[in-house]
Amino acid sequence: MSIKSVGKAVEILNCFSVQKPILGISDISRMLGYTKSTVSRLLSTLSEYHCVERTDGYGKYKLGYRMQLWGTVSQELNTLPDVADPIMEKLRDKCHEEVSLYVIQGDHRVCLLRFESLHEIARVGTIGGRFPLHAGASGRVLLAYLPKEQREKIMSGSLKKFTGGTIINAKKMEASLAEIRKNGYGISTGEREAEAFSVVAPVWDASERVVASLSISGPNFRLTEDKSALFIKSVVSAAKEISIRLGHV
Amino acid sequence: MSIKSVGKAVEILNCFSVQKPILGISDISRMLGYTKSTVSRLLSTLSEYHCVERTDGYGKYKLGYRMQLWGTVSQELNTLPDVADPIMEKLRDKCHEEVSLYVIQGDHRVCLLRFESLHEIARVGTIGGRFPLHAGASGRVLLAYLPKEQREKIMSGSLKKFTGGTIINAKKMEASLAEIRKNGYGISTGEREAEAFSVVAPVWDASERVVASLSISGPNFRLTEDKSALFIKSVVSAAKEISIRLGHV
DNA sequence: CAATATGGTTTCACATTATACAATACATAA
DNA sequence: TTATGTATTGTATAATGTGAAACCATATTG
Repeated sequence: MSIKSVGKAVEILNCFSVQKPILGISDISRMLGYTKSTVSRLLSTLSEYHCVERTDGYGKYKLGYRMQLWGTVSQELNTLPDVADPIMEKLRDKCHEEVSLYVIQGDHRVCLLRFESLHEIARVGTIGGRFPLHAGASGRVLLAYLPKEQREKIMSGSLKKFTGGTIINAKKMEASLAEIRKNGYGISTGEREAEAFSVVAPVWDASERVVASLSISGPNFRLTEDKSALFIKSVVSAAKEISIRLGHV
Repeated sequence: MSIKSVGKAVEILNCFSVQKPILGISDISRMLGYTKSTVSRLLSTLSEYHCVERTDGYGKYKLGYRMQLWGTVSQELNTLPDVADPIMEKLRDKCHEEVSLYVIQGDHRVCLLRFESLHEIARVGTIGGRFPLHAGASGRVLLAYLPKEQREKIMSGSLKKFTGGTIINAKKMEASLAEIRKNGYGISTGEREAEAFSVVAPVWDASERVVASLSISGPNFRLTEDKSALFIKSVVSAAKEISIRLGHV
């Protein structure tokens, strides 16, 4: 049997969001349907522990600094690989294709974590592999969310052509990156390896930065139309789950 | 009247720290003196709301991702200037001297916030003033906690001599920075301005970085021995308070 | 200016509900 | 096997959180 007042306290804290960071007792009372007296007592309890504070000294409430301390402690344990690992395994089991996680290192991307395809026919990449950022959706998703100047610096170097599909034109590249930002995911077929596709979504951290890209990849012939829809949906939602667990709101 | 079970829940969450991020029910029961059944039920309530999670799937407990979400929301409001402002005012009122907050901008420091001295005789600086990092303790404290390579890059330029006391020798500089790191504060007298002292402590954020330096400064003749001790104690504790409210643990 | 609304706090009697203690269950070690 | 350290479940009792209404304090309105 769960403890009701603790649940209510948590729900009160959940009312605060980036969009609505400051709330009064009546606001919360309306949002949750609890009586004002209940909300008042819970809030004053929470404020004793610095979980909430009043703006100025009197007035409405906002989350207190205790929340940040907890957040910091929690972040120490919920590092990218720890958080991503189980979610990636679930994703692989659902989609049966290779699932990889890439991060930026210098001006390249490296594979931090990978679960292998469950199919017989599969290209097996290795963890730690270094690839350029411009070729393949896994790289381009990382590129897409970099600050503009950093992006341009990387793209100012010569873009190596891996296959006929590799984008090496700066204008086309910017268009592709803009599309990724608009859709929230990227797809590539045969850009770095001629016969391979990947479907890729960004992973965000607590400070609103893209820290990794999560990809499903496999041989082109298995990327049918309905599979494509499934992969997009799955990889986007898995990337979102990882992001949330890293503190992204 | 504060709600006891909520208080207990908070205290349970407070048991988790960077040093001890993973705890079992018996651990917590011993730490707080609550019976195991109480702790068990509170923890399972908290885990329903993802405030705590079990390591792996069964086993001990750690803080859950909800804590990071709250931390993120809270950080949005508790920005450096907002947090520092009231604490700096209190510090000025206690010490009567000018209190300033500096942050790094490029390879300089700029004054982000300032409260003026309460004395008749005072040098009044302006908010937004840009100064080099090597001259004066306010700059050197910022310098001391930079990554080594960045530090060296800045110091490789020619160090302008403002007064006879300005440190321009690289070896002496490194020794001074090491001392700041050891003590947790820095003092300078007549380095940038011949007649002025400053006593300075670093301000940390949630990700263990020094984001600002907090200083008390005034004319040399007022820096008596007992005043000096008071200023050190006060500025260090004020900087710590700001740091905590920024999520530093 | 009184009248009215809105937001927050406090009081109090009552019944919900969290608690301690014990019992149970489940590991792992000796 | 027994012994030790875990976590969970059951229950009677007493603590304690609850809602409704009263109470303040500020705005807002006519």
